[in-house]
Amino acid sequence: MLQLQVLRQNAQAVKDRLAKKNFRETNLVDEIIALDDERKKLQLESDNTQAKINSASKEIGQLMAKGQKEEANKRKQEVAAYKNTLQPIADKLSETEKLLNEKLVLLPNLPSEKVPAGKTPADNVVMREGGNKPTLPSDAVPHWELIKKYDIVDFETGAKITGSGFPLYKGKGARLQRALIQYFLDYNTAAGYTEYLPPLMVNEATAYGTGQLPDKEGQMYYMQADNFYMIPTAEVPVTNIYRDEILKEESLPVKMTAYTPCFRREAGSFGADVRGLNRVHQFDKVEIVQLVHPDKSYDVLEEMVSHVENLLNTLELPYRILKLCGGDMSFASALTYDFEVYSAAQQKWLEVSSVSNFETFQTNRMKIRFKGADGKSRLLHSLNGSSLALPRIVACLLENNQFAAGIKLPAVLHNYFGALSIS
RNA sequence: GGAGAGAUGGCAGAGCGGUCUAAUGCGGCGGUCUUGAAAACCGUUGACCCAAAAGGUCCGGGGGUUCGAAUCCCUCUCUCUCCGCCA
Repeated sequence: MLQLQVLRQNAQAVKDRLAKKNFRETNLVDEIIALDDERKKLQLESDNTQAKINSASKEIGQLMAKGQKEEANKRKQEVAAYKNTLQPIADKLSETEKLLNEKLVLLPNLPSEKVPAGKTPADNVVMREGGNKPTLPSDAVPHWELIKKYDIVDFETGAKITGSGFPLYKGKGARLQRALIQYFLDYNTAAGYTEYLPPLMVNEATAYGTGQLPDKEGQMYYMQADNFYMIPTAEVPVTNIYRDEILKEESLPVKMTAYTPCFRREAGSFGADVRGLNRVHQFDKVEIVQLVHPDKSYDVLEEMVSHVENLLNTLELPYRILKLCGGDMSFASALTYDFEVYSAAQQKWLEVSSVSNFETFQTNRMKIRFKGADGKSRLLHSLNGSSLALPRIVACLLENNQFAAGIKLPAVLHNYFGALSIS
């Protein structure tokens, strides 16, 4: 959620930046400012009336103590009159506040200066590539055939148990998931991230905090009986750890990592792009989240990018890093880098991580603040990224490292997996 | 699931209808003393709305009673104790 004061300070600049994100309803900005003016006016009226009620009530107490009942009764009538005028003001005030909030949450975050212009994924800017694309044998096959050959993921049985898009990992496939999770968490904690294992279902307030509600309701699985949502990413419960808190400046930066399964309904997705592990309803992911001083967030963003990049390097996978253009960025982000790995048999780039700076967009909703040296509270900046999402990493590992007798695994996984290869 | 108790400032904890602008203790910050520190003593110490002042709001959330609510009533959420069930 954008800060009102930012809109008020320079409405035109806000509109220009929203346009960069392909956001067309810029008249919302003016509507919001008008509503805020209205709100202030009503607030003042309400405060003044309330002040009169308060002082009259105090007098009544004093008059009663002195036994001056008649005078007290006169005051009571005055208060009753004030309350009659207060009621409609208070109603209008809360109505205005509600409307203001409803409109405010419709505005996406402002893209940072560094965001390239553009409308579609084709306009994203490739920052750099790393790793080597392998030369595959002529009989190389995509991962959905490899998983059958080695019997490590069973989609049919997953569909029997739950439904399509719920993979059942088996034997070495299950072991590989565990090895990757363990390795990623070790890698993150070695870099100073504190490990968490959060709840996998969240309440409404939490889903609202990171921006899944009110808009993206349909993307989450919903438990009607208890009004809980299955998390689409660990970002949701982990960032909410500090909701409504004011941190001490010396406790910054807050660095957190968590492994969780992620649940996504992704209604309407089908076709070749979703074959095999490319897109599923339940998948494993290790996430990193940071809460940092506003002056440092863009340095931290770069630091997180190289953190993820180094992790991909150790997996010996070919990758590229994209800076997303305005039109392809998420609603909440101010600047996003996507990581893609090259899946050699599909001859496709697959997104495995997205690292973003949200600036104050999330922390404003969640009221995550810190107290500066001047004693004033300010909003922190929040950032997060995948480190990493598993299914597409697995797809890529399988496809790129296939040879006649099996799948070679990168050295860094040997101990975690307990073998050099899958056969 | 059943019965009971509770939710107050960073923490502990008093207040149970009108100087609550919330006692007191701890912690934090500043000072006196000290070479420095500790101890002792003195002072200070939350958040939010408003450009600011004035003013207002906030004692788990929401609603109500009352001229007036931290205090009384209803409701929801959460915590604790006991019982039941359970990996």
